[in-house]
Amino acid sequence: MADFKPPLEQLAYLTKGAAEVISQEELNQKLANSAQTGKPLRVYLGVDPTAPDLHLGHTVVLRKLKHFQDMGHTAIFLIGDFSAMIGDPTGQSETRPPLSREQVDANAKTYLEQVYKILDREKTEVRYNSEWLGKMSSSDVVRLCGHYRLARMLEREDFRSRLDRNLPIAVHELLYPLLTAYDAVALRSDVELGATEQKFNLLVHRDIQREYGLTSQVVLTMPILVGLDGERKMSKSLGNYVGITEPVPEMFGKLMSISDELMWRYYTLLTDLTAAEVAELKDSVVAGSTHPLEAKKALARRIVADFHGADAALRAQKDFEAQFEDKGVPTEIPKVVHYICEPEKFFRLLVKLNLFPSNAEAQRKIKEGAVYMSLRDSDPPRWERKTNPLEEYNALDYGGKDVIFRIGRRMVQVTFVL
RNA sequence: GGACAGGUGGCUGAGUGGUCAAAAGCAGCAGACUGUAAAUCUGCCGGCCCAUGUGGCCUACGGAGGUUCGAACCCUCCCCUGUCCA
Repeated sequence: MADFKPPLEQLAYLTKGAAEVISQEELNQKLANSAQTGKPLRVYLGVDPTAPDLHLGHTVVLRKLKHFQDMGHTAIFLIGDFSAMIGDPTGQSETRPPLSREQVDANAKTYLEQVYKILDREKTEVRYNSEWLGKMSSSDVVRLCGHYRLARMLEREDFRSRLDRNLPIAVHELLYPLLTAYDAVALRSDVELGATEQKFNLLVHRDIQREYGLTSQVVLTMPILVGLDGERKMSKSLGNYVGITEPVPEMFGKLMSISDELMWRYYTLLTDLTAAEVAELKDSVVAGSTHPLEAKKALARRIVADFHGADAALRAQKDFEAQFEDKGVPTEIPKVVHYICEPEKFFRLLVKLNLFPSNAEAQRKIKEGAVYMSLRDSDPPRWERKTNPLEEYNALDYGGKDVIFRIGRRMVQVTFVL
């Protein structure tokens, strides 16, 4: 078991991209101990199975867990099926409707499927906190509560600001950090990972472990990933996200649209490259020996490869280049079959093809010159700009032929059938 | 329980009787420029119909009624949100 890398080397890899390590010395110490004894560290990440779909933002901390796994430590993926019923009071001060058992189970299942795209399925210890929290008696809970002070609890920013603004705080919300702290006790964890917004909870966990006579875990927090807009945190509701189950071309395209500046943060938080490797690449771009576009393609390819495999990623890049650099048509585009009836107005055709949500929108966009078409056969495509929405479009002329419509970056191949 | 303030398009937010499908900003879509970058600039941004016009119609300013030739705007009731008092 003495196959651990030297603690210092591990430390560099494990703390790459981290927002904060509490504390660095303790982590050092734990790594050194483990290297000496050959005992892997127990590292865990707890999640609430509240939303079923993961996006890249969620993978930041997951990837950090993987890094520990890479270094030979024990990665524990904890599903907070019990604590999800309370809901972490962080974030929106909305009281969450409690999730049903079925919802939690379903979410947990899809979660895990996605999680294994990053973590090694064989080496991951999956736990549910209902295992121990579900068994606690009232007196256990009272005892647990006795280990913490209200004043400390109220130091938490969310509670404080709600108190200041006269917003309600339900008493059970106070229980969330305490119950999840018991997870750390039950797991006898050496390290817990979390996003920066989890810091308060993670610190409570440390305290409670000590109260139960254990050595406090090290807390390692990761920054919140900025979304595609480069400003706000990545979130589904803001629409600036990349879902990890998204289709390959979608994913690749979205990643290519980020700003150059943002690219470095993504390199740090979304790849396994070491800090030194990222710095080297950045220097090379700054020095002009690597084109930023190439660096970005490499980034997109790496990330896509993590979720869809290297081959798919390479194809995505090829398609991307064909489409945007050579103004061509990617090999994979949506295809539609359209049955020809009477000749009809051009805009109506496009609405029928689902290229526009309404007649009004279709007419507007056509007038704006947003619509191009080309025969599939011509290579390279000869794009013809269609600007008259009222033109009688006689699809009969295209019977049996494939036509491609392009609006912005969307493309659809239409087969006209008599 | 009481006293105020407020609820407007995806969001923020102007509008207090006709000229309002509703200012402005953000987001979004498209175009130019590019490296599908970013930034910038331009246009669009409820729907349907007629076919191209300062065109017709429908839906829309929390909900339901009412006043009026005419209501986002005035009145009544209701619902919701916030502030203060108890």
